[in-house]
Amino acid sequence: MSSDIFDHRQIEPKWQETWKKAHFFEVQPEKGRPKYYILEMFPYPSGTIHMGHVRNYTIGDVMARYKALRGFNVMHPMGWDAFGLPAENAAIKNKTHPAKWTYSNIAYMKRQFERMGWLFDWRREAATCSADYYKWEQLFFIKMYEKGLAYRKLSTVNWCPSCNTVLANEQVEAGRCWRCENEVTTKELVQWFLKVTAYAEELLEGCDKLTGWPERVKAMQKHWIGKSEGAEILFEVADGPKRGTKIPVFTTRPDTVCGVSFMSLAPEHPLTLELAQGTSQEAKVAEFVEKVRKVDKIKRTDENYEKEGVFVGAHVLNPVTGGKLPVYAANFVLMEYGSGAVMAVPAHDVRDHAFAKKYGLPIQEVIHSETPHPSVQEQAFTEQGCLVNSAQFSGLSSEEAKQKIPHWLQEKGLGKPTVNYKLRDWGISRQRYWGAPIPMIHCAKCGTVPVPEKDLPVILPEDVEFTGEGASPLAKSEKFLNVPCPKCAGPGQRETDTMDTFMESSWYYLRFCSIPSAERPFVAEDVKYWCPIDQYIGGIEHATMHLLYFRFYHRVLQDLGWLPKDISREPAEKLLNQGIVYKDGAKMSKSKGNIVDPDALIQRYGADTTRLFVLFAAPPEKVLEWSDAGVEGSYRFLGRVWRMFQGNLSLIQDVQPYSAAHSDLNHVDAKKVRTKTHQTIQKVTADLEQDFRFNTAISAIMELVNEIYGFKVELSDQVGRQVLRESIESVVRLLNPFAPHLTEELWQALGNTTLLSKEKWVDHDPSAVELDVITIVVQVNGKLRANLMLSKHVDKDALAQIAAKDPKVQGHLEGKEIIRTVVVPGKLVNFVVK
RNA sequence: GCCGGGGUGGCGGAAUUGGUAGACGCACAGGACUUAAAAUCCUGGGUUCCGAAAGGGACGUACCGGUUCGAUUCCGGUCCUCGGCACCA
Repeated sequence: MSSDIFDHRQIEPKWQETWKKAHFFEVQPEKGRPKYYILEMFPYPSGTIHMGHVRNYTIGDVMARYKALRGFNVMHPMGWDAFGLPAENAAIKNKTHPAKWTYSNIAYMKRQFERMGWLFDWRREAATCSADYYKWEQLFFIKMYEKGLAYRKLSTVNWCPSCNTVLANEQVEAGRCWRCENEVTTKELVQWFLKVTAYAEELLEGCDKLTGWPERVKAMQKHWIGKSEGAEILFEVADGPKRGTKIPVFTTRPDTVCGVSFMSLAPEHPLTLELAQGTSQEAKVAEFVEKVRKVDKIKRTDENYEKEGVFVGAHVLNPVTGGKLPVYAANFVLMEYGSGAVMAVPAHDVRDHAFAKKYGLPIQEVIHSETPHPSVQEQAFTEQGCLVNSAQFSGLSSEEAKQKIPHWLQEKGLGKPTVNYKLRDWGISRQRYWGAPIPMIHCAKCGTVPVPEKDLPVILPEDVEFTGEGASPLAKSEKFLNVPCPKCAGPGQRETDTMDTFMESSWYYLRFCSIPSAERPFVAEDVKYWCPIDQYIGGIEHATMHLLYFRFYHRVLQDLGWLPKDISREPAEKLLNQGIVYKDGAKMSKSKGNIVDPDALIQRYGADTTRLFVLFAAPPEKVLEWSDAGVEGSYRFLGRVWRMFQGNLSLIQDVQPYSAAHSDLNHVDAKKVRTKTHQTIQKVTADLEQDFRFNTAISAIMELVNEIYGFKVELSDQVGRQVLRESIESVVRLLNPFAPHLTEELWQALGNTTLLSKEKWVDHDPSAVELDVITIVVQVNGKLRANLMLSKHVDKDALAQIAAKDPKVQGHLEGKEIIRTVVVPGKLVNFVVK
């Protein structure tokens, strides 16, 4: 065993087996012991783990192990986000069944998890594609429907006219279908939505209370929710068959209402085609709508994208001035924001200005700038100012008008003050097979009827074909599709849409609180004990979608009575968003061919080296740039620890760690090593307690190892051997969460029969970390001129005097006048000279 | 485009509250060990100028400007780059 190099192939499987037998993290609620629920975002079982997983779960494993060493009752569960598009794509390509593909991936990835030394309470394992899991989701959906939180409306999907099928954004490559390469267009379908907007205000306010969440994530969520105050204003159609219809617009600038010179409608707006019907513009409008359908939304909202529009052949009336305004369909107006209709004020909005210039529409100034500004004919004035040309409102300030105009409109029934959010309701319908069926039945007589609770789960049929063409596979299964209506027993048809997979990931943390069972989604008592999640860890790419949806879902379940009333409204107390793993300057991905295979790393260097490298190479929240040489370095460090240990074993195996007072230690070298040891314990502990600073924690351990290498002890030096034992044992203990296999092995070699991973974390000796002599920096005009080694007891005035006498400093003071002396005790002296 | 990050030696990064810029590691160079190589152990190093050397000067944290005795850190602006943008998860 005292070979020069450690054999991870022998060591790692041995300890993995031992941990398994020790039932690590198989916890239950325990009164009187602090709990710690640590959760990493569960993986999509795509086949094999990738470096993003390695990073994510290593961070989680280290923290779980550390908190366990600190005495917490640690719950560390794992499961599989098992529904989703890739399984279906694989089914289409390889003619396998998504279930078969998914479950075999899960089995393989689970073995990889074990080989990385990640410890979980596998009794809590759940796969979201099992009926035991999605049954509850179907039930939650029905409860939401009954409360009015789930509803149907028309919405747009990507459509491939040649495959006759709906495409996910990912299946659209540069505007073309991934399978047949035909041009993709859009189509309106009736789909299911959840009313996230009903919780917009609460989700927004909640952001400020999430003190354990990164500021950047909260900022993104706030902007995503996008609250803005303004007014809804109604414009009445003035001509044509739709005459008298009131079109609502949302505006944040009701003060500019008198300057409206036209109305812009989203091309997808139902009225766009209706208004044009029967007019000479009808063909042109239809052509324009078709054209815009093919352009993606990001492009359409680009400020530099060419603004285009077409007159729809109808007019509306300005509710304040009564002026007759043309209606345009415009490519920069989106159906999703506000009402899909915009009152255009060219004088005071950049986009409207460009549009008016292009189509020769009037530009009427209604807000006058108090500071010089070019004519609004030349450039839009978008700031606030004083109202002009605004009938009875002229003379008001923008601020006053923003209050008065909406109220005046409200009195006339022509509008109202309102709050608008960018946040849109959550579209959960997917025209796909591999997802949880939406438990609804459509009946010609009774309408849409929920599947009765006793008939849940609505199970995915297995006898379906995956072609990637035509309607969803579920719509092609006669047996699935045709069922009697639960209300009238007449002929009914099942809903064939399945749910967005974010539905599953919105409540899995609750499922994990109890051992999964087909009998209930979770046990409320368990949820009460374990929730909220103390530490949630996952990729930054989830900042606005998953991390907002699960905050919403948690509140909904609480309001529906599934969760105890007296637990937090927030699912997760603290959040860490780890950065992405790069290689050769780009995100690792199969398509770019810059993948590193974790299996090969484990085989060659072992799990401990792999773990150490991903933690050491970068702070967890930042991008990690992959480096094969860096992996080699981590491997070398563990070898160095091994050799340090083996080389000193004969000196330390028969002595106890030093335990007398630090001040009694007279041995100069030993004292230095002991100080370094306790400084390291203090530093590593602080790094783990505060902000997951694994990289600096590992650096500190490396420094200690370097120090121990320089510490030479004779066999006869009993005290020196005790200090050496204390230092080496500290390295082993501190390194344990990072490199658990190797350190268990060393712990055993020290003669211990316990598991190091179940020991207590050590605390530093405060008397050992303090130095008597400290370095004082001397600056002249802020530039470093000398370092002084002084007792920490030297006072301020003495410090300045000693500093001024230093020969190096004097050289820079000569012939100059000291106009100021800044002394920072314990740190520096700065002479300001002229 | 919009929202949110990031930019420090040859490279990954460190500097905890505005106080020694470059810890630790990689790569590189030199030395020890070895018949030799690998491995290992030890040592060195931001750039530039002066000096034989010891040593010393100037510059330096993307760029421009500001605040301050002192700025990688705070403020204003610019450039580059990455993540998200609602059907990948």
